[in-house]
Amino acid sequence: MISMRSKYAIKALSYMARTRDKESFLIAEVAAAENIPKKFLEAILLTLKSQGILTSRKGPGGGYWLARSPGAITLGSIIRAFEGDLAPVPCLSETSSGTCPECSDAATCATRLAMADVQKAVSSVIDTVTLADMIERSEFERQRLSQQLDFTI
Amino acid sequence: MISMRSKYAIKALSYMARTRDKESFLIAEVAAAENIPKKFLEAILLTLKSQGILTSRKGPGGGYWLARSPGAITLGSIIRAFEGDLAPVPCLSETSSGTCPECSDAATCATRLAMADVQKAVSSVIDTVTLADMIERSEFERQRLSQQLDFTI
DNA sequence: TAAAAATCTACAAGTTCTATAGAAAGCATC
DNA sequence: GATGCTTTCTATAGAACTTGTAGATTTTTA
Repeated sequence: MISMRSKYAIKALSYMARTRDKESFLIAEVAAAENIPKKFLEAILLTLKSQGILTSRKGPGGGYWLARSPGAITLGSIIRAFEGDLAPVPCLSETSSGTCPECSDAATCATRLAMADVQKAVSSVIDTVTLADMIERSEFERQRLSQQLDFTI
Repeated sequence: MISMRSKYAIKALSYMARTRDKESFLIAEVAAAENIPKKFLEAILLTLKSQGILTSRKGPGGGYWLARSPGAITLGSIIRAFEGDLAPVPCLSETSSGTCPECSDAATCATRLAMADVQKAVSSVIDTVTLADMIERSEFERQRLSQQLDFTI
């Protein structure tokens, strides 16, 4: 399960990516548009900024905007900003200790060997799909369903 | 991250699968052999029993044993016994509510569409590999490393 | 200087995870 | 049928994490 943080982040970034005519976005605006608790979104956008996904400026006329194009922002970079490196076991994590306290031999650990495959499988999906891909797919799905609806009616 | 529960479960089951000469195993024995808190392991084995992975008998001469052969126990069935159905978002879960409270249209939700791919990628790994596969791979790795060590020395 | 907007610090309720303690129930053997 | 072995059940407790909220502070523009 990814956290609400990650989901809110994806929604906020999708909103910004979809609304290309605007130069910058207020926290309050994004919060209202995507139905995200404003104070919670504050912290989320701050994290996204620290990860180089968003840029911001204070003061009147300020706000947040995408630091890169939607096609250059992977789903993985968003999720990892909040979930860490998504290691299924500590010994597969680069950021943390890197060892499982209960494990005597990581090199031959059956769990670790199998989980490494899981980690790779997840990465191969989330590091490939971009914000632009996700929006395009959602839009495609929306049109497909509305056409289906037309035929049904 | 999978929980300690899942890791302990895998260790306990691996121990039983590796030790084929024994008919049944005491909780205390498995706990000592794999360095798992005994009282914690109690609850874990109980869960594995409820999932049809273990069988047990009380009283003298009793204990736990594998309900199926190691080749017929998938890693997925073990992990799911403790982590639920591993849905990356609530709307992809079969067991729980099945809806994300913050989502207005699940059918076209960009997050859901992408996460469904993640879920499928994870499942394709963990539902394929069995306890027997894991043990074999670990053993293979152990021998490979010991050979490497021979050459080094 | 005043207003706008992001940023920082602190906190709080709820949930989950890891584990422990002690009692109860079922089984085999003497 | 008593005794001891072993699983099973119930209750609890601390720690960590998640999801928010509140209020003060800093930066920027006009």
